[in-house]
Amino acid sequence: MPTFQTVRGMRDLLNEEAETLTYIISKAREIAVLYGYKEVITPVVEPFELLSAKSGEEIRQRMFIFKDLGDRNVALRPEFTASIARLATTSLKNEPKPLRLFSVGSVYRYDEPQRGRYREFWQSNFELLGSSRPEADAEIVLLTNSLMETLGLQGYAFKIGHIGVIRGILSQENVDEKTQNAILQRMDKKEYEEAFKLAPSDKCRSMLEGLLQLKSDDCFETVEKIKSYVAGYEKAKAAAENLGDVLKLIVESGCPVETVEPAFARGLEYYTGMIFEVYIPQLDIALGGGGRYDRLIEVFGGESTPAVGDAHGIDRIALAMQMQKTILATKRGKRVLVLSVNDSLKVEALKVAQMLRDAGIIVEFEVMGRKMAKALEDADKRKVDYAVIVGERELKEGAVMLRNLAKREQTIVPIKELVEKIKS
RNA sequence: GCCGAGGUGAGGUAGCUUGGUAGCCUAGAGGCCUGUGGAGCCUUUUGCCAGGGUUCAAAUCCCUGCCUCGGCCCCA
Repeated sequence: MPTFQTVRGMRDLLNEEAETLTYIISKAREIAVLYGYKEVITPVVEPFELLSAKSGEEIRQRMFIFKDLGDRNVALRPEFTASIARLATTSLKNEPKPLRLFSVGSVYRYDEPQRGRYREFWQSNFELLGSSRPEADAEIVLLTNSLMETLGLQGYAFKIGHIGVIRGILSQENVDEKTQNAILQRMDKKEYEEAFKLAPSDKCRSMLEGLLQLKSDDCFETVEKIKSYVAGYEKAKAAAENLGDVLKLIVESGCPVETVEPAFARGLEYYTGMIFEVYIPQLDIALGGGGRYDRLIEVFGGESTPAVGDAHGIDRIALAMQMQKTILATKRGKRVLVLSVNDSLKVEALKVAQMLRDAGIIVEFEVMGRKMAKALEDADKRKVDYAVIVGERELKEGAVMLRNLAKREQTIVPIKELVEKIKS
C-alpha cells in the first residue's frame, strides 16, 4: 500500500495552523456583522463560462478546469466575485439596494506554489452592490482596514489606484476593449514596453508612458498631478477626481495609504474604478485587494448595478501574523479528563463527563483503557488542567477526586460542587 | 511558466565527499507499577521520494520524474 500525500499546492492544516485560520475567519465574520454584511455560501464548482467571463487572462490560465460527468465545462472558483455577481442577477435580483454580502471559503488557482501562495487557499470576501458613490468605495477599504487592525497587524499600508484613468485615456484614443485589457494586463505585469507596443498611436503611447512618471510622495499631490496630466481626457479626469474623493474619505478616516499608483492595474478584467491592495512591510505579497466593478453584473445579464468589493487572503494574513508574532486573542476554558478507577464505574464516569459538558466544560473521556498512571501522564503532557477520577471510595459519599494536574494536588469534591470547583 | 536549493521512520537529524551491517534524539503503543503521572529501565512500531542506469555491491555515483522549500512574474 503506497502512502498518500496531498496534491501539490494543497495543504493539511493542523493544530495552530487550523486554529489561526479559523480565528481569522471568525474575526472577518465579526467585521461582516459590524458592517452589516450578510453571509452567503456559494458552490466551489461553478460553470467555467461564469468564472472566465471577465476574470482576465492571468486567472483564466490558472483555473482548475474539468468536464463533469454530464459533459459540462466547470471549474473550481478562483475567487468569489463571479459567484456573487451571479447571485445579484438571479436570486438577489430584486433585493433592496445596497446589498452587502460576505463570504468565506477556499478558492483555487493553478499557480507554482511558494511562500504565501498555494493552489488551494482561503479568502474572506466582501461585496457592496448598488452604490456608485465614493463612500461605498471607502467602506470596502475601511472594512479591510478594520480587519487588519482587529487582527493586530503592524505597519500595514494600502496601495491605491483607479483603473478608469488608463481606460479613460485608451477609450478616448479609440482603443477597443480587448486591446485595453491586453495593455492593462501587460502593465499589471510591469511589462511596460510590451504594453506600449499595443498602443495604436504615438500620442497614446506617450500618454501611458507619462503616467508612470506622475508618482509623488504625497498621495493627494499624485492625484492632482494625474488630474492635470489627463486634462482633455474627460473620462480619465473624472476617474482621477473620483479617486481623489475616495482617497479623502479613507485617509481622513485614519486609513494608512502608502501610495497612489497612477499606472496601477490588477489582474482582473472586470474592474472599472478604484482599485487597491494592502501590504505589510515584511512581505511583498498582497494580503488583500479589491476594487470597483460597475459593469460585471450587466455583463451577466442583470440590470446595470454599480458594485465594489474585495478579498482577503486568510493564509497570507496568517503568515503575516506569524511573522509579526501576533498573539491570538483566544480564550480557552478549562480542560478536563474524566476517568474511572475500574471498568465497573464506567457508567458513573460517563455521567459525570456529560454533566460537565452540559455545564460548558471541555471534557475528554479516557477511552484507551489505560492504567491511571499512563492516563494521567498523558493528560498532563497534553496540557489538560484537571483529572476527575471516579472511584468507589469517593462515590459512596457522592463525590469524586479532582486532581489539578499541573499542581499535582487533589481533593475530594462532591459531584454537586464539581462544576463550580472546576470553573473557579 | 522560468530559476535555485533540497528530499533518510510520525517529528528533528547522522551517514553521501572516498559505494560495503542504516545510527542518534524526540514521538506512538505497552511493560516493570490491577486507586495516582512528569524520572529510570525494558519491549515494541514506522524509514533511505519513485523509477531506471553504472557496479560483485547504491541512502551514497549518473539520468528521468515527482514532491517540498525559496526566488522571478503575478496575485490572495
